[in-house]
Amino acid sequence: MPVRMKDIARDLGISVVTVSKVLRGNADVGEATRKRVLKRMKELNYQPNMMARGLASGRTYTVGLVVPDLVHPFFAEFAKFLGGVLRESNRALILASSEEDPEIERQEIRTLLNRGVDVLLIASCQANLRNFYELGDTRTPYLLFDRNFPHLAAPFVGSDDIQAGEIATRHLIELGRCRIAHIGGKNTSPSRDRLRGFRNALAESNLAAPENYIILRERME
Amino acid sequence: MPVRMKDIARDLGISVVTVSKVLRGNADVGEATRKRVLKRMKELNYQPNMMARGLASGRTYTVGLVVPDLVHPFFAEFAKFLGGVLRESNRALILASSEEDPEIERQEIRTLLNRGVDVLLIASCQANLRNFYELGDTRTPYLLFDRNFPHLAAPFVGSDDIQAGEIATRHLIELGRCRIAHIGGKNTSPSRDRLRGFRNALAESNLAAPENYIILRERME
DNA sequence: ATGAAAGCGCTAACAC
DNA sequence: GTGTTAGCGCTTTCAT
Repeated sequence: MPVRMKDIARDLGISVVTVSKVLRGNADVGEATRKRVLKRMKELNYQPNMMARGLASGRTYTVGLVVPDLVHPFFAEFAKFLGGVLRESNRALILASSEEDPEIERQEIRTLLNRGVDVLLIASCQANLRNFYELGDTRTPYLLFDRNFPHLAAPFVGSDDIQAGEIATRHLIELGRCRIAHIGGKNTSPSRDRLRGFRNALAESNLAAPENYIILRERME
Repeated sequence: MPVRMKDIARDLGISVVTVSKVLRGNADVGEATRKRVLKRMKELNYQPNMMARGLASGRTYTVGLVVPDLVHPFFAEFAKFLGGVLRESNRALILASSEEDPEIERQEIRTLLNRGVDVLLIASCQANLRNFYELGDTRTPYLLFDRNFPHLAAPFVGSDDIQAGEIATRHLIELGRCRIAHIGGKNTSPSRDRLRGFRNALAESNLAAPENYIILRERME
């Protein structure tokens, strides 16, 4: 049986509220009481029930992260790093992988919302905006990363892939190459933007970009 | 504002209990009522609040997984697969990485327990048993995988690494090699067992295993 | 077949 | 500084 605040309160002859205040570092508790509570918590190895806390307060100290592929080192590293940062601020990371499948992505987003994460980070595998409008949850803030939807008014964190494409292509042009090909990826914002950068750079130098020099894994709309 | 059972019950003029029963597939609900409830749930896109459910029922339909390294393809693949299986049975996976650090492992285990996972799967980075005795949580079942503690009476799933070591070594012996070295890993059960298999196989064939042919990343106890 | 009552462990608003 | 009251959204038990 796990220890509850009630147990500590009973042992010390004080109210549950005071115990709760001590736990949360609330200022209006007497120094003596605070000490006694902390001592008893240690003795009993008290661990707060996060579900109860979440239900009562509406906050869970939890961040949800949805990535398209956990096995991809980019996302795995990202998750690892984020997990570390959150751990240091006493928050937990709940990780979900969409396996590059929009339907799974939808389910995972749902799951995380139902679990009450405080905020959601998503590297979406969607080509359109469906999943976000469908969230139907207006209280949980979310943040896009790596993959953007330009028309969606959501915060985004990621690289400037247009510039990345331009830089790489310009580099080849400066080396004197004039038949430059582009091997692209799926229909996601990084892929699209890099292709656009590629085209920009070629255009700058009045070079042609023959369509058969552009290989894509998926049709870009 | 998310939709609650209360909203559905009010709309239909029935009680919250009945709505709850329908959601959980409880048999004792009239067919007509069930249909109405399901219809309304769809219309309102009802999503159960898992924290409330967990608090009331003691079950969360959640499995916790602690791995030593998320970036390692073995664990990433494992997590991915497990996540898929669980998703199909309407359960969620909460993933945590210990970064091969026993202290972080302890924290992550705590976090998962406090969040009320129904069961815990652990590939421990510990060399001893401390973390498990310290769990102090007797209600949550746990399962070790990949890395075992032979003296701990906990269920374990993983390969027979002694045999793996034997097979590899025997193979080299059969090829006629007689100076065989072992490059081992950290002080974890797979590393220890493979080394033991290596020694077994050499002994079988009366071959020596000079200590300077055995390279280890950590001292084995 | 349906619902009333009680409670899960905790927090928030306000009283004292 | 401390406690009281109320409630988070759901499940459980037990009437009816």
